[in-house]
Amino acid sequence: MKTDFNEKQIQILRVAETLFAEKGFDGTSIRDIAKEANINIAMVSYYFGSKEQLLEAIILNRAVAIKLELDILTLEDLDPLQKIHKLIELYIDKVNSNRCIYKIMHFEFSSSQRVTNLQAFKELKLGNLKSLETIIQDGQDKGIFRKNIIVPLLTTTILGTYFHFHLNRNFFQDLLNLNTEEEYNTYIKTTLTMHIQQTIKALLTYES
Amino acid sequence: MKTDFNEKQIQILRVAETLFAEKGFDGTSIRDIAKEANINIAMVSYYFGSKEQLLEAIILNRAVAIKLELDILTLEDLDPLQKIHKLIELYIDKVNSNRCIYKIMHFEFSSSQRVTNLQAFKELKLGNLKSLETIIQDGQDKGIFRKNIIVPLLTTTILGTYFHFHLNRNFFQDLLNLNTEEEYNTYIKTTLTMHIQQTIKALLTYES
Amino acid sequence: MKTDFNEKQIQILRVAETLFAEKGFDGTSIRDIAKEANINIAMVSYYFGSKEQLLEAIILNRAVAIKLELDILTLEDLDPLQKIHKLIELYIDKVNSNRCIYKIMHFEFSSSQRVTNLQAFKELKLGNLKSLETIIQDGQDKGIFRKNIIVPLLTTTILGTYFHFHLNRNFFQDLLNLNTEEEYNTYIKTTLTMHIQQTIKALLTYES
Amino acid sequence: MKTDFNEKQIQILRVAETLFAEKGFDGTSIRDIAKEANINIAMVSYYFGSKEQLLEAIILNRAVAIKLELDILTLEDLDPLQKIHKLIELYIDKVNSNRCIYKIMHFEFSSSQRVTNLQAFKELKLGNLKSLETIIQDGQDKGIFRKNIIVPLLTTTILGTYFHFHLNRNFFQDLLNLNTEEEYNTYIKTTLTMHIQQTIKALLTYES
DNA sequence: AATGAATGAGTGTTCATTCAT
DNA sequence: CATGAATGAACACTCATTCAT
Repeated sequence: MKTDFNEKQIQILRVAETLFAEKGFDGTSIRDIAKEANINIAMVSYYFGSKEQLLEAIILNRAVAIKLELDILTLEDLDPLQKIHKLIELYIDKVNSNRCIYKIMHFEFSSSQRVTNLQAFKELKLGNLKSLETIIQDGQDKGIFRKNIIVPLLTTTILGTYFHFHLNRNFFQDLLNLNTEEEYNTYIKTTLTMHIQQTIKALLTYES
Repeated sequence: MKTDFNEKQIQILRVAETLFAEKGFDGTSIRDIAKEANINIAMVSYYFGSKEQLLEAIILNRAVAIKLELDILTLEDLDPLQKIHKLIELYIDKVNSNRCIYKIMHFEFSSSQRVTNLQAFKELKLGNLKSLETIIQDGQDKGIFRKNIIVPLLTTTILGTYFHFHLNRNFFQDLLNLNTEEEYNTYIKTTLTMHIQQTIKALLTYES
Repeated sequence: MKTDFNEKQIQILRVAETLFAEKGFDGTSIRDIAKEANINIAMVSYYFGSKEQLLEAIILNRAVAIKLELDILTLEDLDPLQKIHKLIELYIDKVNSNRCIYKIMHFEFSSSQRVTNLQAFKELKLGNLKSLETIIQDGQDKGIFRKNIIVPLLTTTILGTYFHFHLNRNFFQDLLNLNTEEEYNTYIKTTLTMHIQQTIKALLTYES
Repeated sequence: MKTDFNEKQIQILRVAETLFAEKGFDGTSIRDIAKEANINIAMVSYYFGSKEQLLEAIILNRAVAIKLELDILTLEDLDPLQKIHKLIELYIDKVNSNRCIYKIMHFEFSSSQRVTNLQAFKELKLGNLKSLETIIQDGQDKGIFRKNIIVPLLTTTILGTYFHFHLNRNFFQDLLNLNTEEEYNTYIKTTLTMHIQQTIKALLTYES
């Protein structure tokens, strides 16, 4: 597994990531990438073997970004609820900062078509799940969180809310008057994040 | 605007809908559709004009399925919370029953690429929003729901949770041991729906 | 050889003739003809057998128009030069009135591609040649015309001048300020016809 | 504007020129060209962008051939009539040597269909007209040519005679027993050219 | 007698990839 | 090591024609 890329390779990865996120894998041609990245058409196949392998390389290159570092967080001296809030903030911020790669992963790997590196994606999800589970367990032990929490559905709600918002970006920018990229990002970092935190907090602590 | 299709046209629409949902619009060729639907390649252009227009026809054909009928619901003699629960159940059931078309609409219209019928999609979302707003307002007036609810983010959480779950279907089927289509559907109709209902209820009624 | 066409057939022939003249045989599709003539696409094949046979039918339908009636002319009591002048006038007028069919014949039968009915076309040319030869011979016998006239090249000059003018119609309309269809036709009937008459007269009577 | 073509590109240009002249632009498929030129079907689009652009390239490549150099001629120390004779000879020889491209230009640009490079074609015609006008004027000033010459119709007769002869090549080869390409070309260079020269001379000097 | 439905062959073009240099 | 040239396969689409009714 190669991890050190030269300047041109990084340039290709960067451009391809953007285009794949924008127009999808099938909607993006190697010519599009080559033109945008100002490199020869043959370079993609030469460097990465194939278009499919380029996609893999993009994922691998972003592996670090994808790996949500929750390990440190769990060790921090915070109460479970604060940890959850912190975690959500970190999740959303991380995913939002790496929109492209996450969008690609959702678009291209949700279908049974693209099988490549599904395993890595799965392990990532499992890891995240594990981290969250630990915090939840801790909160339950301390009597702060209620029982009967289905942790996988928690992450689903957290990420689902973010992704659905971003997938309907145009709609929401229009509706909520978020006219610039900055305003949009600020809304995610403040209002949307708070909404998710509030939602999860309510769900975890609510007595039915 | 044509709405009556013959048997073969319906066959094409059905196959194309499945394939578009599975492999995306760009990832599906007219040849794929023709082969799967056992029709001549020329038929798609013959019947629908073009591949793009076929997509439009799919949307239009499913227009009824897409239009979530919430009007009657709001008139029913239920308290606001019951209405919300009913609404979520109806939402999820409807969307889940028409997965393909919803997946297509999310995938193909989220990118700025595909512009067709975006307006119809937008109006649908606005309509849904309005219905929900009415119920929330009612609940707030009755003192059941708390103030400061951002309705658009509510629907985002509802649908986002469902879509993220379905988008990661393989992962969750594995994780939750949902080995058949039936088990998967049952899980959505029971556990997932309940999770979402619980989440929204907590969010609406929780006193921070 | 069918010669009696019904109303719809005539409609097709008329439209096809115009379109073939305008956009060429290969540049015109049966769909174009069907749309313009407001008939079913199958009608062309049904009535005429094939697109190629439609072309034949067009030629045959115009057979009368194509056959330049010079027989009567040669019998008229005119001196050879007057006869030539009359003949040129008649030639140009006839050809100009049936531009479409002549343009088609020139375009489609000049290439070795389209062999159909070449014979009919050839006989027509031979007939015209013969008529002219008779008049020339008469003029030479009477000492009015000079010897050493190559009759085939005479007709070539007569028709070639007209066709080259009409083929470059746009250019000449611009150059000579012939802004309407009428002005263009008038120019052909007067100035162009006179130019050709003068040319042929000079050639026939000029003593080198 | 590219002017330097490699061997394969020239091969394509050559073959396409012949086929376009033979069967027309619409009647010639890229596959025809590829087969004849022994190149891959994709090469045409690869080298020239499109079929239409290939046509443009053909025109551009023959630009030199199309530009009839008459400037030097007008400066030569000849009397006007000799100049005209020389000019006709040069015209016919040039056009005949580049039959294909001239036929293409006449066929494809006479219809309103093909608009490309019409301007260049028009300017060429205007240039030729100007050159001829200068000579005619000179001859009129010297009292050799008669007044009332419509120069545009002169060129029409010159080129029209040639084109009509060539368009009916098969007919004339049969009629005049010109069994080989060589015999045909010789006839054009001698008899046909002389006929045109004689015609124009008669027209210019004839006293009615 | 007339036609809507249907089709296989063909259209120009773009695709990801290969290869000689 | 890097790349311009080249290619076969596939693309969406249109063609003239056929055929059941």
